Amino acid sequence: MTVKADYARNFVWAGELTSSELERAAAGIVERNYAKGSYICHRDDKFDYWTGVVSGLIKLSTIGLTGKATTYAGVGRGGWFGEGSVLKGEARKYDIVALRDTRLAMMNRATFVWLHENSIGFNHYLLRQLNERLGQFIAMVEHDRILDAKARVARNLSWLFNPVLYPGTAQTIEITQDELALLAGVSRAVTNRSLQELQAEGLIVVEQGAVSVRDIATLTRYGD
DNA sequence: TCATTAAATTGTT
DNA sequence: AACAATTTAATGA
Repeated sequence: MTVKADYARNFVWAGELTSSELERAAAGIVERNYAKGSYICHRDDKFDYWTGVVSGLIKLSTIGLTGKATTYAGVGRGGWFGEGSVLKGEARKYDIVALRDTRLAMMNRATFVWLHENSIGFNHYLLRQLNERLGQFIAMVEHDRILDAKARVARNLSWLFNPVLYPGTAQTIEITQDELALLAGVSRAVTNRSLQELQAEGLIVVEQGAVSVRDIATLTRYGD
């Protein structure tokens, strides 16, 4: 199979590009593997790539002066991030950490800017992504102070299921409770209990090494 | 294909 | 953090 077809199958935005645009995009992408637990980029690093998750799982987070970690978002297979930093040419404002062995696709800045300036389909995707992410951040700011552990778990789960950002994602995502605990910033025990309660409420179905979502809408607004 | 073992994950304290 | 129970993966007969 060609690299082009590979991207078209795995990445939503690739499906919105013309054939020649996709060819140009593929030429500007390199892939790289990261081991579980390793840092892909530290805060304030210059990391001039628009980055997608080919396989694995990562989180975007910062560690405050008190040592408490705040996760901004988890990104699973098919998710892309960093458009803000690339567009503005800024250093990253967060750490990027691989929660499990992860393969990333990294598009260089020149290619990203070219797509932004030339591809209508690409901009449609970008706009959707920015809008959706804005909604997530607003919800996070709005509720951060009162979110209990269960709501944090629910919210982090909903990120990974977002049907707008990851339309290809099935109803089931492969994530262990251990990984979800790292994302939500709570203990594994609390994650386990939260998942059982969410399951009892009919929002999800807990499986071995995976979670199925039955009610994404309620899950996203959990804690409201 | 089945049985055994190792490793991973879950549920509980 | 530690422990037991359960599930999955890997191996080889």
